[in-house]
Amino acid sequence: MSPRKRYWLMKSEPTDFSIDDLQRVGTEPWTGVRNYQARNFMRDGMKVGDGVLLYHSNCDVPGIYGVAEVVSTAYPDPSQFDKKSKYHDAKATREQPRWFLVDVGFVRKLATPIPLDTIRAHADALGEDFALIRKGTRLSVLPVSAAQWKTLLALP
DNA sequence: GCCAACGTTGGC
DNA sequence: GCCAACGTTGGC
Repeated sequence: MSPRKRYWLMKSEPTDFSIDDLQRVGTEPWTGVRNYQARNFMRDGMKVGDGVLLYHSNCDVPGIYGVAEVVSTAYPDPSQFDKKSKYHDAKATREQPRWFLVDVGFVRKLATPIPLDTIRAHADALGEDFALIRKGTRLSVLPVSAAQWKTLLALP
């Protein structure tokens, strides 16, 4: 009996990596997360098959643009060892990696994206534990409950 | 491009 | 362990 499927929301800037990019490549190693809380969610919380909402920030209409899924367990983010990468971390070693990632697989693009405005307008239904719209939270990887997942994807 | 809010770093 | 300085996020 496998553990219950979990749900997540992951952010990207579409100029950096968009839902269209994910559709094109199919699977993408989610490189570059450099926040410990976000790392812990990937490393300790994610299982193959978990659902992912792909959120785009820093764009005309911030919001959820697609659905993806976790397709690997967590492993060390190779970019932390790459001196030429902007994600290089001098304090990380292969023996003691600091940053982890998972591979994310394309599921579908939303016919109608869910703008942040709409999400905010339904804050009551989503509850106070929804980190995306909690004041001051900037996590790029955050948990979504099954109820929140259902609510979000049913938003008008 | 601005800036509020937060996380991280490093001197002490 | 405090906290100022700095860097980043991300909406606007």
